Amino acid sequence: MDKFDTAIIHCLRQDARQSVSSIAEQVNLSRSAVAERIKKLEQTGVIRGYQVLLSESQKEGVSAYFEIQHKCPRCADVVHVFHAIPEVITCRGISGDMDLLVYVHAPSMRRLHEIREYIDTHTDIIKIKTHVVMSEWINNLGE
Amino acid sequence: MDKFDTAIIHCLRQDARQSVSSIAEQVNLSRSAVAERIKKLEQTGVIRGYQVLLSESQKEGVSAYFEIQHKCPRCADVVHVFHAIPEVITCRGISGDMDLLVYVHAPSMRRLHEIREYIDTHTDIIKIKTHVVMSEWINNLGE
DNA sequence: GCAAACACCGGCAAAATGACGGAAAAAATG
DNA sequence: CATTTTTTCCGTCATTTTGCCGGTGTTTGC
Repeated sequence: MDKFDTAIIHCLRQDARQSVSSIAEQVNLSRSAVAERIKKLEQTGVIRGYQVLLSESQKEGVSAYFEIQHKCPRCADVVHVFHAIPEVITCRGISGDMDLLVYVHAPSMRRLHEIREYIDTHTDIIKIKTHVVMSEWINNLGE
Repeated sequence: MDKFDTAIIHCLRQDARQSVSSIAEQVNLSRSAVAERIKKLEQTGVIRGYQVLLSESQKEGVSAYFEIQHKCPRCADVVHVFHAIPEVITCRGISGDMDLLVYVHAPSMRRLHEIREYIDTHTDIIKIKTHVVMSEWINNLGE
């Protein structure tokens, strides 16, 4: 992973479908050298694949972030709530006003609302802020 | 968005870097027809772009969320800033006060701070809120 | 010093692409 | 219903890109 690999990955992050030749021009290497490097990056697992980025409206379902504030002495005491929701993808404790940031992907807005209400029933939870995801610009995880 | 478009997108989701010819074979259309359809899907915004999927380079480090507010008429105009940062893992447009929620994983707090300052240099960006991840409770993705 | 391994380059044939005109199908018009 | 218009598709040609190869220079280890 030297500066050339970094540059190549930078190019692919701009547009993963551009030609190897075009990348070679941008990074000032021969086409075959770039092709070799990309193949190696794929084989060693640095590059896990290539994704098409769709507008959020085309995806089935709705994603959202919940910011959660609770009154439990420890986060651990409230996390079981989110374990019980299969749509929860990530749940992390964060610095700032709120305590937790929970990312969910629900099949429908109706279900999303249901999840929100379910969370709300828990007395330990003081405050919820919902942020519906309206567009996805970068996703290096493949969700 | 008929069944052909769906099939094409399905192919691209498998591997966004495969050739148009290969997709044409899989969906039983001529190469030029598929190329036209893809171009149209790009122009109408159904396909927003193509991304390379990277493996988490190192488990060590610091993660954080940046809430971003900007003054660009369209989010797309400001997203290139985050494409330029290899540590960015997700970047999504959200409802609420802020416009974007960016998740990053940096090798060190020093580097995280560097990223924050880099983002701050961009005049289009009005406001940044940083939330350092202090604990991870649920992660259904294997980042 | 001398192989071996590595990364790079350039060249060639094969494959993929972009651009075009024209046929067929679908939609809109009278 | 007939006809125009639009859309979608196909095949072809010139160009670009790709995969594959041998050859060269540089680093690595014995």
